[in-house]
Amino acid sequence: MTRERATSLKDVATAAGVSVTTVSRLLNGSLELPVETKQRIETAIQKLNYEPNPHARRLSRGRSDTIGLVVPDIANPFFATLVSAVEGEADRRGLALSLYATLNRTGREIAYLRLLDRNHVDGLVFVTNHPDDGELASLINQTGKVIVVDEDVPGASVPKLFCDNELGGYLAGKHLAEHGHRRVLYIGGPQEMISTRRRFHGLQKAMTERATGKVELFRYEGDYTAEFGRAAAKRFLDEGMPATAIFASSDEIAIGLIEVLRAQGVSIPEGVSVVGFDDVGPLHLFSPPLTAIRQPVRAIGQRALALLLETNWQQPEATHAEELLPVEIVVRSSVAPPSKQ
Amino acid sequence: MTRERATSLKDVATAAGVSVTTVSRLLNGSLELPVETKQRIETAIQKLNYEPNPHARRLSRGRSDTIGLVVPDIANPFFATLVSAVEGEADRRGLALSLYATLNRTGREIAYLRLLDRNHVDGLVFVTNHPDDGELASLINQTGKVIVVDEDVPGASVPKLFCDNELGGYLAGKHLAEHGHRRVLYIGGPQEMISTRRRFHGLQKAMTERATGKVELFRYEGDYTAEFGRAAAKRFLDEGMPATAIFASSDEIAIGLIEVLRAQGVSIPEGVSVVGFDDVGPLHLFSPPLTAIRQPVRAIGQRALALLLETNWQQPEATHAEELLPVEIVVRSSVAPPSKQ
DNA sequence: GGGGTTTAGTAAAGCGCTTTACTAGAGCTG
DNA sequence: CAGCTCTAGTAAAGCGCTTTACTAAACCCC
Repeated sequence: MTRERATSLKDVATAAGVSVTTVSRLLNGSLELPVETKQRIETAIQKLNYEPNPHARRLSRGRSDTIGLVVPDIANPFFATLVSAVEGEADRRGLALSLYATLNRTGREIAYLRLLDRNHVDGLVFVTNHPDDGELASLINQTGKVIVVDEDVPGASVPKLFCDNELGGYLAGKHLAEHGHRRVLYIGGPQEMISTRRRFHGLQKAMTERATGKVELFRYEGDYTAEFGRAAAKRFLDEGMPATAIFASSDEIAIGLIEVLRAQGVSIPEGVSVVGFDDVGPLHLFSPPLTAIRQPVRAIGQRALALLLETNWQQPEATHAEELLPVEIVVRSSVAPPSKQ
Repeated sequence: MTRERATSLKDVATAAGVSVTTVSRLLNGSLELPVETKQRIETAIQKLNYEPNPHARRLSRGRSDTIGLVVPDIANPFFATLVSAVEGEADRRGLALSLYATLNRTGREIAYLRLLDRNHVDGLVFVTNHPDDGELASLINQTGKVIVVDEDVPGASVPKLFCDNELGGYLAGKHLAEHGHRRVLYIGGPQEMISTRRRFHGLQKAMTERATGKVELFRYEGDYTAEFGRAAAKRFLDEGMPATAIFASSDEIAIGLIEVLRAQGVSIPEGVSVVGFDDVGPLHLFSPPLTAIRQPVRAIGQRALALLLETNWQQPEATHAEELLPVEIVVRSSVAPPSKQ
């Protein structure tokens, strides 16, 4: 329990009767040694239970072998799964992970971006989910070694990785159109956000292409939260349920929405059909099991790390790519043909 | 984008025409300076956009201002919420958080514990959820500065923080007894684990005290996973549904259980009543909304960090206490009186 | 047996900061 | 004006490691 001074390279060197350099170079593989000496050193390491001091090593090497992950909120299952995937991939590659939650406060995002400057971390996987006034983008550009994930930061010239939001919207729209819906409510995130715009665009495209009769699309936009889902549901009811189907663009929105609809006695899918987005929670156990667009969350996390490590940061054009990962629709029981009325 | 050498203390010192010591001491508040000099230094810092190099600082100070959090699986909503709470509390206190997922591999847990040795982190919040053969406990004891959370590591002489598992079991049992159940199945985690034993004990106590008629308790024990929940459900059905109520000791178990029961056409609560444990997922939207024991997950995370920082680590180990945080029962619609049959 | 090559290492600088111990000079006091 | 105190700093060691450049000794070859 008492923490005596930890054993250092020097202790090992002394114990093995060699110089610090020798041990260090052996450990780093930049020195061949006769087995006998090697063994002596290794024995000393064992006996003294030596482990290199990471701070000294980082200072000396000028890198931290740590990557940073900035997310809006870790408790949100979508981000939690993303964190899990990034952590797993980082560990697999021998990197540590520093985790930062912004809770959508701009000050935080900026502070965390600055970490990179001081090689606190070697790179950053950055997830935001609110609009940027340009400050973030310019900071990202002058910082480098950032991958923007899940939601765009317009103007940032770094690699970006999103799910195929438009495809998601399209799949939802297609599914609804095929069930005969033509009046659909879209409940999206903040309207400046590219994710919500693309999802709506996909929905619109599918409905236009596939629905029979005059297509009517309604659009409520707020946050990707259960709270906004509840508010949207109330508004929908207040407005006399103008649509026969709802496309909720996050699990949280869907949760809030369903809470209120259920409380108000609107049954799903008889009263109104619902399609969700994300599909990371246990939507299959909901009442009814919820049809949703599934994001490849783990794949996004893994790919983000790969991008961070494999991008050639010297090469300007390499840093402008936007990569989309496909989504799929998971059909359950929350969509039915609109009731005649 | 190009990363020129970051500005160091020396650059600031030169720019301000003072020595490195002066700047350092000013920054650390161990030196009073005339406003004029102070301003000169501060201007230089601004202009050069200086930020201290964390690795140098840590090396020099001998501490990292970082705490480590080891959890079995980040994607699990329970742990995700815990991570979120610990991160928030760490940030509030100006500490960084390093996150490690063990995925229940013993080697990993041990490797992460060793991080502490090298003052990689200043302290560790440690969550495991599988039995220990004593190796972990002894490593924890020789490491110090560890808080064991959520699940016990028997033999570890460090502060421990759990939810009141026995109370949880008791509340579940009481609720079931009050609805007239006397034959109850307990689906728990690994039987060596203290959490599952205490929950069962609480259940038993409540049933014995409160149920009318002969109490029959069944006990399946496996992992806290949806998979085990499914297996347990199958076994329950295979054995001809010997109980009228089930107490599932994690959200995941409950999810797996409900999946199978529902697929087999057993309705809840008519066919069988169910009480869950944890209540971090959207159980209120399940079909039916699930009655569950709620863990104070965020409070656990916050308290864990407080314990880590406020414990007097000099004091003899034996005095480290075990602390319990209360749980509550959230009554929804998955419990009904047993059907006459 | 002189020169080259290989083997088996090592010395020392440097990473960027903190911290302890110290000092030059100004101002004050009796 | 000698001696003291106070102000405004500074020099230098040290944290523990990496890395570059170097060397002493042994070996080999003609």
